[in-house]
This record gives sequence, structure tokens and C-alpha cells, in this order.
Amino acid sequence: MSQYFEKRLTEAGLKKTKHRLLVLNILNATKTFLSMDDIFNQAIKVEPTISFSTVYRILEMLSSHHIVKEVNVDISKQTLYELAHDDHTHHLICLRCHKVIHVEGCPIHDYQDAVASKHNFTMTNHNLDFYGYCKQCETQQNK
Amino acid sequence: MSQYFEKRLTEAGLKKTKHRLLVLNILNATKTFLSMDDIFNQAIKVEPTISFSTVYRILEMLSSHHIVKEVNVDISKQTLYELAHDDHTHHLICLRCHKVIHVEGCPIHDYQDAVASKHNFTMTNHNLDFYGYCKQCETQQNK
DNA sequence: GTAGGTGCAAAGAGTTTGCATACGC
DNA sequence: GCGTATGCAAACTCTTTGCACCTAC
Repeated sequence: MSQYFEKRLTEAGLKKTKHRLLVLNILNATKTFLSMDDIFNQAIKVEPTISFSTVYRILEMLSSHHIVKEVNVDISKQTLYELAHDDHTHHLICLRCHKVIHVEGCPIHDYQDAVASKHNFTMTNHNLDFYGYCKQCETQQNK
Repeated sequence: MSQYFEKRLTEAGLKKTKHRLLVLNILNATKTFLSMDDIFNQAIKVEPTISFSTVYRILEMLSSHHIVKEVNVDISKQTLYELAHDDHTHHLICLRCHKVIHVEGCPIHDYQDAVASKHNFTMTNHNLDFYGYCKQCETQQNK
């Protein structure tokens, strides 16, 4: 997997540093969104000398190259991060455990076109996030 | 209109103060989302002695009573606010002028049910926001 | 009169930047 | 060796809170 990330960095004209690969591997290893803090706390276990501003600048740079995606969802006031996927997905976000389920496919492309044309609006993208409770949390909540 | 807001405050068991009514009227008068700063700057023109923390606490309280809705969208890192509407709407948000167009109707209720059942997820709500350029901005951008 | 609302000032949390040093190419 | 990446520390922005005074009910 690291090889894939090295390739992506090279393609983007970025140097392959251990810190960048570390951040990418952390993002790849998790299935939920991560905050700057989350990533830093995981990173420092592997590279004790890494600093917060390095993680900050790595995420900023990877975002600007569309290798990482910034996410603003209602489970946190902080900016969260995930690896950018080529495929268009939406999210089911558990309000309790904050697990994120990626849902492939998109039901609204036709609708988007219709609304855009009705309102003379040029669409560039959309966000669709669902909030609720995953099966485990739903069960525990009822106890 | 103020009478309507007075009624809502009373119903929520909140005192009717001039500051609260002012904040509500400011939110009502605008068609875009407003940040704390925006609201404070408009408020201080009418009530020069109002303080930032008052506006902050008013918005917090109105949000908790579902009279005002907090909105997190990608045009600002700040929390934005709008009056809560009873009807379920989605937004077209202009990335250039930040105008917000409310779109009634929702194309995804059926889809939501299908996805929820497929993933054993209990849905409570969803966000669907469209980003792009309104007609005026699209025209100007091409100049 | 009393409970709740407000103003002021300061603290917290999260984010961003400047600069000297270290490292990838 | 050159130019970019990093570490450290401090600044900045936005948000939140404590406390004394004030106002709606």
C-alpha cells in the first residue's frame, strides 16, 4: 500500500518523506474520519519527534492535491480528514460511535440536473450525509 | 413578524428580550446563512450596547430550542445560522457570492429507507447541500 | 423580588505562521 | 548543494465561560 502512496506523491510532484507516508497510512488504516488530533496522536506513537505543525502542513498539502479530503460533518466542530476516493460515495454516520459507512452510488444525479436547471444554477458538487445509529449502537441504546 | 417570534419564545418558555427579538429579526431578514460575526455586526448597529457573548448565548439557546438551526457548510469554517424551518428543505449554495437558495422537496426519502435497511442503520436525518455557481456569478466569472 | 438575561473581560480550543535546522532529490 | 520539509514556539481566530449587574415576569 505504501508503494501506492509513494506513487501518488511522486505523481503530484511531492517529496516522499516518512512523515507523509505515515499520515497516509494512518488515514488508510482507519474506516472513520479522523481529526488533526487523532492523526497526530497516532503518528507520534510511530515517529515520536513528529510535530503537530508538520501533520497540519501535510494534511493541508495533501488536501490541495486532492489526495486527502477535508470533511465537515455534524459530529465534530473540527475539520476531519479522509483519503480521497475516486468514486463518488456518500456517508452513513453514526451519531453515537461516529463510525462512518461509505455508500456507493448516488441517487440524485438526475434530481441535481433538474434542480440546477430550474434555478439557473451551475452545479459543481454536492454533499449528502445521513445521520443516525448503526446496528450495534441502536441495540445498546435501548438497554 | 416580531409577534410570531414573541409567540415562539413564549412557547419555548423563554423571556422576550429585545436582544432575542433582534437576533431573530436579523436572521429572518436575510436569505443567506449568517455567522456569529455577521449577526453581531448587524445587531450592534441597532443596539450599540449588545455584547458578543450575548449574541453567542442567544444563538446557543435558540438552537437548543430548535428555533434556530446551526449549519456547517463548506463555504466557511465558522458555524453558520439560519432560522429553523418546519419544512424539510435542501440548499443550493453559491461558492462565489455565498447566496443560499432553499429547495423544497426531497428526492431521497425512498433511497434513504433502502440504504438504511441494507446497512442496518437507523436514520434520524440527513444533509444534502449542492455547491456551484448562481446565474449572476456564473456570468461574471466568464468575463 | 426572583430567576433568568446581559456586559465585560479573560480563558480555551483549534488552527495557522515565522524562522532556523534537517533532509530528499 | 539546493530547495523543500520539519520542529519549535508563538500568534491568531473563533468559541466559551465566570462573575457581577440588570431586566422581564
